[in-house]
Amino acid sequence: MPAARPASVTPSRTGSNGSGTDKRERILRVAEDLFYRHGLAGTTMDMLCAELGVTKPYVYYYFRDKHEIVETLTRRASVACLTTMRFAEDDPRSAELKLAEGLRRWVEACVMHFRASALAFRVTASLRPEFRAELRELADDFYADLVALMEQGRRDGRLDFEDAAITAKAMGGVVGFMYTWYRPEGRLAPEEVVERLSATLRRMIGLHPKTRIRATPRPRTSTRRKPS
Amino acid sequence: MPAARPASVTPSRTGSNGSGTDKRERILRVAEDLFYRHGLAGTTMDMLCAELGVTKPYVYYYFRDKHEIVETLTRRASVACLTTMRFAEDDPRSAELKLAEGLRRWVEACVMHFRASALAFRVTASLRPEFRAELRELADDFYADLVALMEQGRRDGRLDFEDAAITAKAMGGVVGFMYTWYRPEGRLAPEEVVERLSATLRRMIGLHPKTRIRATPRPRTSTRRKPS
DNA sequence: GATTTTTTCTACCGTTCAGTATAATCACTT
DNA sequence: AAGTGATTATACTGAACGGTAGAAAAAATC
Repeated sequence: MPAARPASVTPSRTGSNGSGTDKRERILRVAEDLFYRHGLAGTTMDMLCAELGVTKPYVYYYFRDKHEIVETLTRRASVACLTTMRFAEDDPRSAELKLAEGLRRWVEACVMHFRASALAFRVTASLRPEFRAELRELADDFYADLVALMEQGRRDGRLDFEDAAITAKAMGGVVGFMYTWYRPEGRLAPEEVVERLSATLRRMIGLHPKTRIRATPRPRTSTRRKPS
Repeated sequence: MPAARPASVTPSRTGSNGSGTDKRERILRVAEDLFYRHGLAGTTMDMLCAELGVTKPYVYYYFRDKHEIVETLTRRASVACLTTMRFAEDDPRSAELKLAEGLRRWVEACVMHFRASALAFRVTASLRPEFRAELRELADDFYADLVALMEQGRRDGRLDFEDAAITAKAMGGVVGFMYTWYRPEGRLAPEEVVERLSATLRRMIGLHPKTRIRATPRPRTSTRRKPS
């Protein structure tokens, strides 16, 4: 009877050094990098262990299987990127302003999680159906929110674009595809990239520079995201 | 000493039925579909054989290994999509007009090859380094052509955008990401999608609808693409 | 119609790799 | 200092899967 794996809820700090959560996180960090560099199929558990300087049972103590690692990474990044268009129901700002902020948050999240984002887009075909459905729903909700804001902004006479659904998908491509060219050590600093990409997105919906908001606006309400 | 595999140059028509090239093409077609649906790692050679109704040596008679199939598919789609911004040196049209045509061709090619395009973007990490370099060069050349046209158009005072490189990558995202949402049997007919996406791209560089060109312009010169 | 060449099959191999059985060790409690 | 649970290692296993040897069958050639 092997000991129960530590639940994600504070697995009672481990013995040696660093809490169990720390070790889990370290495994995830290293795995994310390896998956990004060699692909999922190209990364064996042995490689992961070697890179970590541990043996397999160490990893399998913290994760049930390779899949759980992939899912954790993928879910985390997906949630971070695809909940950026949620606003409190009582947020009094205009659709236009919310969109400007949401777009920036979206780009920011995608830049931050570009490695896991690469993973997510590359492995879809080999994910468990239920998990794929979960991601699918997340994405669908995101696009629904995005399209709703876009259309509200257009009704307000502040935005200009043709087909909302297609334009939304096109914007999705702009940020979703970033992992193919963005490199943290590249020509532009991350903030620069965020700034320019956000500007590109705004232009795509006719939200022009003059309307540009502050980089990190202080929301009137304390809640920045819908609770659930 | 096994018989030499038929070269791609007319493998001297086979015996049974259909030329060797036909059979090769059929294998490629079926493989493309399977790879698209199940991913590269998720598609075993046995699955491919089952789907084709043949046995493994059949496939291995026409292809050295799984990799050769992947490379053939990937190269074909990449070339189709990434040579769309080439124009004859003596093409007298304005950068603006060339761009409009090039963008449309680009979107068209990507819609047509969306399955293989999905493959290409997903498997990069597991490709032979030399082949990856080959694709890389193709893409670099493409973006160089695209950026050059964009900047010429801007100098002509006909276009408007901020950072050319970033904008080009953003446009790449729009079309490159299509494989994640485009489905031939979807809401919009393929031509509709091409039309709307092209429009989106044009808008991204300030090439506005009033400037829209004919769907398939008759070029003055007969050569549509650079010879080599 | 015999011979050669091309095409396809049956049956198998060798490797890689995710995952595990089992036990040793460590840190802390009592 | 003995016990208890958490943690890490050694050394396997089992199976999937890419690929192949060698022969049979089918066409083509002479």
